[in-house]
Amino acid sequence: MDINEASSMLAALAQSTRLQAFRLLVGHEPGGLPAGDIARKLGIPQNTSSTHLAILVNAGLAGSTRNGRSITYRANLDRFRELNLYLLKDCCNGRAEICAPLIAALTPCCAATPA
Amino acid sequence: MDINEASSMLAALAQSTRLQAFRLLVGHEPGGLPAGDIARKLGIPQNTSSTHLAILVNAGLAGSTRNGRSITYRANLDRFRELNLYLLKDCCNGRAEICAPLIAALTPCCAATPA
DNA sequence: TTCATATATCGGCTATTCTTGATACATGGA
DNA sequence: TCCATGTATCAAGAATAGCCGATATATGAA
Repeated sequence: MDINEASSMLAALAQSTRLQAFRLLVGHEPGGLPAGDIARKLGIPQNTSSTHLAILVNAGLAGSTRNGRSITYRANLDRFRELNLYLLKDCCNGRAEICAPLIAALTPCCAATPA
Repeated sequence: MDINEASSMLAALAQSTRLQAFRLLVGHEPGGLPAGDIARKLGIPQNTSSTHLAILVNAGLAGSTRNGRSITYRANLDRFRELNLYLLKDCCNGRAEICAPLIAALTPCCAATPA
């Protein structure tokens, strides 16, 4: 993950319709959603939705597989996690006091396996 | 933090020069950096840098205080943490298995106070 | 093959963003 | 007050992004 990949992913998410689309996909993991359903749920024209989805895919934030006539989109959570790590790595390097509160805020809802 | 604030923050970071500037600021917490130093370190004209910094400030990702003739910029880490929480909240809601690996990857470098 | 359905791509338009030279504003020193 | 320094704003051109009607492509059914 270099700065250009990160920029591309951030740009893909830096548009409210696409961010909504991504959140929608995350919420439908691991099953995914057909392109048509996404456009309908977002209330936007089919081709606009298709363009946005292509941008998410191009940034590596989503993937698609054909299912008969429809094409199912899924969020790429690993890639999303990499982006978050990239963003957070900076403040962690030698300055744990900065990121610790984030982990603290995240832990209750994620409840990683208790030691 | 609503979707429009998040979009604005993501858009602010979705440009490699600004992302570099923000990383630079994060790396100089808590002291901050004068505007001139930022432009020099990034190797860009002073006015370009000023515009980018204004965008970071407008998105809430940075703040500035005057120090004599120069103006010192600082990263707003609380705000940055809120953005990350917003992005990660979705995958945590009822699906800890998605975010747990992120916490696991983050913990070693952040080393929150051990229980 | 023909038709219907699901999605992608094209074309052109508008709006926004990025960049930078020129210039204005603010501060400190003499 | 006058000048030097540090930073912000203006203006304008180039590039990019977003939108959507029209159309193309791909699949499945008859």
